[in-house]
Amino acid sequence: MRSVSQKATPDASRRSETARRAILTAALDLVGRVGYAKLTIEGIATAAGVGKQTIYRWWPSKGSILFDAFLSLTTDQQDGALPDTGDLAADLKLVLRATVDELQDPGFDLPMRALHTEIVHDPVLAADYATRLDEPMRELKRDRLRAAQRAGQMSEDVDLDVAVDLLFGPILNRWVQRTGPLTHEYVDLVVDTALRGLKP
Amino acid sequence: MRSVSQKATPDASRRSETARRAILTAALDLVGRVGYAKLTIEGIATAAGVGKQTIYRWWPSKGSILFDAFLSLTTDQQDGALPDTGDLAADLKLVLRATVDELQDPGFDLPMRALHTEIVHDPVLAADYATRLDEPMRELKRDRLRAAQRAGQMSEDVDLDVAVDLLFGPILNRWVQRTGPLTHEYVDLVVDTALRGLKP
Amino acid sequence: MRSVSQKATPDASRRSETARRAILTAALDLVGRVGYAKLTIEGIATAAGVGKQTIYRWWPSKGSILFDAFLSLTTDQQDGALPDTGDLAADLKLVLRATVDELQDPGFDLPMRALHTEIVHDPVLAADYATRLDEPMRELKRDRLRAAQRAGQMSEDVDLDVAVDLLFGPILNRWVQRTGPLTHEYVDLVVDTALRGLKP
Amino acid sequence: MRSVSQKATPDASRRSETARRAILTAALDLVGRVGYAKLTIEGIATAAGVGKQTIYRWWPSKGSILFDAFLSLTTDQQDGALPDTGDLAADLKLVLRATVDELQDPGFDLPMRALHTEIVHDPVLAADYATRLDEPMRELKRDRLRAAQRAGQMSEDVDLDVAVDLLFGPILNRWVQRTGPLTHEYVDLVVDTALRGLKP
DNA sequence: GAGTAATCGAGACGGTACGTCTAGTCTTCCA
DNA sequence: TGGAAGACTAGACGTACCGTCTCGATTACTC
Repeated sequence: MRSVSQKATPDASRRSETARRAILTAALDLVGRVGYAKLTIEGIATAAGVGKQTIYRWWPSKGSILFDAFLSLTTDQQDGALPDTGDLAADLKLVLRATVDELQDPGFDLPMRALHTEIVHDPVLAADYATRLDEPMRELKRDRLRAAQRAGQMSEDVDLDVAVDLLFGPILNRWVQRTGPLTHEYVDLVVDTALRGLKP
Repeated sequence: MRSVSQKATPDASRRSETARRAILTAALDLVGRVGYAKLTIEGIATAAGVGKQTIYRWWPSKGSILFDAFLSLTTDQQDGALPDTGDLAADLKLVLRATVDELQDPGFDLPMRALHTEIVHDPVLAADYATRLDEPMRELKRDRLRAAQRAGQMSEDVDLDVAVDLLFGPILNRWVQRTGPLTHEYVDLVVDTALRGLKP
Repeated sequence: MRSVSQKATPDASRRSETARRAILTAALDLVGRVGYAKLTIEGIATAAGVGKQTIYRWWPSKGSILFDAFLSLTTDQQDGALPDTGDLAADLKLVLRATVDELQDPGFDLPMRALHTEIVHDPVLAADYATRLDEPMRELKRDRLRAAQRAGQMSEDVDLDVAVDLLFGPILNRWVQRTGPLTHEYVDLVVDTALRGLKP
Repeated sequence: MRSVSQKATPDASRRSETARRAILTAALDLVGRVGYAKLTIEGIATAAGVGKQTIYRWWPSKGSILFDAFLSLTTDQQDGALPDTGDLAADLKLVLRATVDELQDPGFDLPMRALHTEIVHDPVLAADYATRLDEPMRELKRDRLRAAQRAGQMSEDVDLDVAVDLLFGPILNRWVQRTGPLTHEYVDLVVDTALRGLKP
């Protein structure tokens, strides 16, 4: 796996994999322990036992470190595909309940919020996020919905991206803005109501 | 209007209204001109022609300044109520189109993103935001939906908060994550699809 | 007793003697407890239970407060005249030993050093010091030496100011620069050697 | 030449000699132009084109900067030894007249007073001053007086330190306290009178 | 294998901003 | 009106990080 974006100069073949991993691990560890606001490059370097220059050589911004760190966190648990038991509502509820559980695990919540902050202000990072993290996940979701369409459980004329947004948008928004509790009940309500609009 | 949170000590009755307004104006102006990342308390103080201590005396964090600044921005344009022409879909599209237009106006987008960032990391501020900004707006939205229920245009058994989330969540989420363009067409699609699920 | 120098405006007849005394006492107390470097007008005002303005109204500088405070410290113990037992050397040793003892008493040493610092940099204060504190003392010293001249114990052609400087200068200088210990032995040596040059 | 005192941590071998010299020069320049009271570390850093941290890294206090600055000022003009023409009085007058001239040159007077102020309040600095500046000079003075003893112009039983204090103490004291003008006549009087006490 | 070129840990550098502290002024209310 | 209280503008304090830089010491390719 390669870093988000990198200067042309350094010869990547010589890159120390040890240092790279130490930096990403330290970044994740620190963002969980001291929080995003107090996460500093200097702190990451020290915690990783690495010179500051080694970080600046390979990453253009704090956000890109977080991105790579996050990437290394999620790619380990690549599911492959969403469950398909034939019961669309049940499958979606399963996935979304797992999502809110994850979002409430501090080890995932804090880095995710940190990355989120960077994305909000950095369009380049946002694009990278969209391409490398969001889009693959979104494709899996669309796949599942496409299957539902083929099974006659979902209207054919629904835009799949809108459908995904309708299902996941409310939950993510509630997570971000903390406008209410992220319970399984809420997930179920959203899925049921949204599906009523998606059914044929 | 009172500030977000304030230390017990200072005597608020002696507070300089001139300084307060200058600070909020300068904060809004600066966040729009230099961006959130380069927004500094020192910069706000200088731009407002105010001593740093005056800021630290009355606001506990940069986020709370932004909050107050944002509050002073929105309370000027209090709508009172959402439009009600009898056509729910049209009314919602009108409101949401206005929302996305606003979210794409740099003078609103940048401060909003800045405030957003603070909210993501500061639960206290998030609670304040929920109470003082989000909830009043949400109440207006619920009112319009309640009227639709009474007019038989919306199912009676729908949770109004879930309905609001279903309509606004996808849009806000796309704004935050920049996962796609915020067009009027997208708004219309979301409204139409969501309403299908909300109809009786 | 009046303050060192004062603005023309305030009507001194209305001045609160209570506040004045509280300020001078607090100044002396604080300079002894926290040291000169950390002596602040604000601190004096708080310790004296007095508004800052009351200080600024009546004293032009921190040095002038110290001066007045010091004045109130020394005028209580006005001796009147130096001892005259007929034995010039013994009398001088007595006075100078008392002086070095005083200079080594923290309650006197610290305020004295503080005042000293102000004098070094403020010619106006230096002049005031010379006139109101140094000169009266110097006059007493000259008196004693004049008596010695009359008694034939000291040469008639010696400049009395030079004589005083010769006797007190070395001791004060050693106190200021801490170039050596201020012992009674040192005092005796200085007196004996200096007197050899002053004798007829 | 090394700085007054330095933290154990920083690696002195990496110290920038350019920055060090710029800081000392700026300190001397500023103390002469704006005076000691308005001499700030921030000002020195700016004038020297140096980061504040570079100053704080190598000097523990403003006084120690002044000390080093002063040291760099005086070591350039190392005399080696006091003049010895055989005429003790004339030689001393020459030296002391030069001293008072120097003390009245603003380029020397102001930094000297500034350093003096720090010494009065900082025993550590005072010790450093005594060892590195005062003692070497004093040794030269003692040398000259020792030569005078060998030449039979000065009593053998006089403590040389007391003799030095008797000659220089009055002058320095008058400089510090401004109790009178520092003229060549005064110098001559002090030398003549003191020498009367020091002769065999 | 020796030479060489780039990365590595380390940390000093010129800067900027932090949050605190004090200066000296101004305003309000009390006695 | 003087005094207690304390908010105000201004700006220095000493600290923390930024991103750049230079320094040997590995370390991995090239010849």
